[in-house]
Amino acid sequence: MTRRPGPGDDAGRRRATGEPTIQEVAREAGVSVGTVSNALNNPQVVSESTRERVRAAIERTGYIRNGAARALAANRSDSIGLVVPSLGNSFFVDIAKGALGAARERGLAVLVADADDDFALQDRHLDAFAEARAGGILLAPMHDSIDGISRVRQHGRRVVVVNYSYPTVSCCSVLVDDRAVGALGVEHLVDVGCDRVVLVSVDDFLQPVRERRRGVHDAVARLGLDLEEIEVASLDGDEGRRAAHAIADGLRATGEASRVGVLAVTDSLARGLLDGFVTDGRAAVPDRVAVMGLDGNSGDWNGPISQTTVELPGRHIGREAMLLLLEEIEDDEHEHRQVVLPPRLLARESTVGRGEG
Amino acid sequence: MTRRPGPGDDAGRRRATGEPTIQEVAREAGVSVGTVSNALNNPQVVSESTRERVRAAIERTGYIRNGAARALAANRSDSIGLVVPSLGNSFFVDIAKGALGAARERGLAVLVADADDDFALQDRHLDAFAEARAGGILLAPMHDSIDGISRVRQHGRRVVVVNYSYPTVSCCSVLVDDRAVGALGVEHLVDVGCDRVVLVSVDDFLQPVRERRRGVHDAVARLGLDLEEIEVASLDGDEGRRAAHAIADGLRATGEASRVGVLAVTDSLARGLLDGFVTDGRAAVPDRVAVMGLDGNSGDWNGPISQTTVELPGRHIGREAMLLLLEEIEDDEHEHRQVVLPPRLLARESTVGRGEG
DNA sequence: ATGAAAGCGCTAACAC
DNA sequence: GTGTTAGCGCTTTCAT
Repeated sequence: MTRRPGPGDDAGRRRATGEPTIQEVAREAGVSVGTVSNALNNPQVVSESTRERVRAAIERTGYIRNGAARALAANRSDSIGLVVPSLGNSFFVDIAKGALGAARERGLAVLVADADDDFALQDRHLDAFAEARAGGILLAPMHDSIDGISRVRQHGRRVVVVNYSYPTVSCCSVLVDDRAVGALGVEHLVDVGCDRVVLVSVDDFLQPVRERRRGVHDAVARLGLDLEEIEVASLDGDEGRRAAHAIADGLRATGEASRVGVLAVTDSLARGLLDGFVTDGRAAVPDRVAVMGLDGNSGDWNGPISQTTVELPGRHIGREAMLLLLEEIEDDEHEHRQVVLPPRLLARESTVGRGEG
Repeated sequence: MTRRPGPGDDAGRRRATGEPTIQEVAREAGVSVGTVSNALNNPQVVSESTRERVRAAIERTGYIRNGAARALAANRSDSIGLVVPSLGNSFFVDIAKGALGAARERGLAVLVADADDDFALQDRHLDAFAEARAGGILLAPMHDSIDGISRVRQHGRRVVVVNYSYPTVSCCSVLVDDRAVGALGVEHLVDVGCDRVVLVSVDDFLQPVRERRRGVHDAVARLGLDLEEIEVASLDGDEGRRAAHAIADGLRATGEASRVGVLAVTDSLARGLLDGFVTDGRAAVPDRVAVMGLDGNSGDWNGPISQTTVELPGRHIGREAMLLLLEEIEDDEHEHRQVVLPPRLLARESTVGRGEG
């Protein structure tokens, strides 16, 4: 039978969780709860001696503040949520690192949620942060859909978008210049003497992929090159491998003497291609075929030879995004901005050979 | 001037945050708050039509549950906290992925906190999860100190330790057999024909490093080999590079003809060593010097040649740890256990040369 | 400098 | 099946 609280009942306690509350600390220290609260949150208004007694009482009772009660009473939460498609992609880890660093300088905690490349999970995380009344949200979307974002923004949550740009939504966003990524790739391949470029890509429902492709197209047109496109079913390594075999077979068939440049839209695809060319012995890299990836994902770098890629400024993006978010939270005059950061070429063995990188 | 609530005051509201509450939803739907709560948490006890009206009211008002109030009233939180030293280390990303997967099957959210290799920050995160009354905590410690763990455990938080083992603390832990890691390295170097082994390590205040070193010692003794040890100041690549130069100089001086095996306690160190040997042209790898790392950290793999390393079962560790945590949370009869998982050798170019990997 | 007390938005009894 | 209501542990007035 559950005891109901009544007059004379000791503080009307109902549960026996054993977790000391601010009440117990107050009793232990012989002060009121308000004073304990102040000792914790506004030490300057509490006398030295009282502060010390409270400290001791906290120590003795093993008290730990209840974040839920705090957040409820104060109607705020000082943690920032970050939702990324996958921590397996080093780009997002870099973004997280950048955001973490910027938040740390302000004493804010960042909670990272990994959507495991699952769109529904991404939205669940978004909702969870909204329910937790997170101070703000950083989102690296996996989709053109803005339903999730709108929902939480309507609710007053500040969100800044990372690695994506929604023309129809007014919000801050920070992204890399993905067209420049594509252009950088094409230009590099030309620099190393390729007169033909093959782009290996996937269905471009993802904005970054779409933009990189667009950048490749533009650069190829500008430089008056031939472009051949191969669309593979997924970013899986085996897909790249198969594509490599196809390219190598074509090479053998035509007996071409020139060097062909292969641009993989991601490093995982490049990794697969290198396996197909080098490990399977189908073509000499980089002599016959120069291969490079376009997303600097270090998780895929341990192929047969080191991979040329385009380095994305992940940390910078994360940092910038966090700064925008903080500005949006603190400044009522805030106006939404879009920050676009440049990529950088990282030339390595798969295009320039050993010893030149 | 702040209005004080009084009789006749509409629900005694004090703030004008605009965030709809369960009260508003109830009014909108023409039902009581209890019914809204039930519609949300115990749909089966609410009639179909009422449920629908509540749903519509939620839709109309844009209501999002207040997690703080929920957690406070229900005295629970269903999210699990994971504290890792750094997401820059792919080992911890793998652990996170494993934990995430296991939690997802149970419908639990995992919040990841990155301590940025800062011990104080690790403890801050631990405290933050304790304040948030996280359902449980997974911790990959960076230190032998158990103060942080004891504090939160005293408070009833369940914590299982990952990649560390505290003989003096009774709690569940999941780790890799780091002695086997060291032994695997030595055995592999012997397999590829090394008759001398050099271990490049750092000050071993970190348990995994200490254990790997111990494993190396044991294996070397068992196989009757010579072991030379070089202690570098940090895991920084430049340190490895310098060590490589020293080793190469020694090789030249003695004019040794045999193959020497270099064991780097981490892949980042191995990466630096390879730069020192290969990029700087000081010694032929793997012909003269076979190099390998011991922690399978893929972030450091894009050296001049692909790196042999020891693969750590990160995902498996994360999954196992989460299962232990859930068991500890749900089962009162739970007894603490330690799970030790085996590593696996990953032979690549830096020890076996091209084409054999 | 300290105390008293009113809620924060919700859940979980319980009454109907 | 639905309504009522007492807290959950804290912050924040306001009085003292």
